[in-house]
Amino acid sequence: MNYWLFKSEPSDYSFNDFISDKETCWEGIRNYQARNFIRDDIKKNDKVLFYHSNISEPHLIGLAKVVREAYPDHYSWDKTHKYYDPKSLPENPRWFMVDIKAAKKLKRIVYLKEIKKEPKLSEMILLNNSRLSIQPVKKHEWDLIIKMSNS
DNA sequence: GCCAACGTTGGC
DNA sequence: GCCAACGTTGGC
Repeated sequence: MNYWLFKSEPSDYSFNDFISDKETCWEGIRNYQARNFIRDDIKKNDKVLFYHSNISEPHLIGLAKVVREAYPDHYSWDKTHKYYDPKSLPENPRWFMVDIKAAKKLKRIVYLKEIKKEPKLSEMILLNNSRLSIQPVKKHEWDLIIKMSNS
């Protein structure tokens, strides 16, 4: 089983929105590195940390679980949709998505500034490639973040 | 709102 | 295949 971090801007889709939906498809990924993780590496039952980005105090807020592996992002075929991409065709889809199910809120929010202070987390992609919206998390990083959220 | 970092596009 | 121009992300 693998661990992941998914970013979302809360003004677009917050963890509370996710909780009320219970389950969601993660559409709109239009970056090849993130696409490759979705298409090739994210597996059913993998665990996901839900991150709120592009706000004054970015933070991790909740947990989720992968419930459906990669399938084509059909929004990329919908001319009326903001995620439309004329280069993605049903017979040769360019973009993919997975479904995730909300698990629970962290007992305590873990802020980016706390993660930055923790030497053991200094190699997280979150700190080193701030633009990647889907990223793998190492088990020791995951465990420490969970521990931080419980203290 | 600014802007650095980075990815993508397209002319050559 | 290079690289300048442009667009986007996301911390601050």
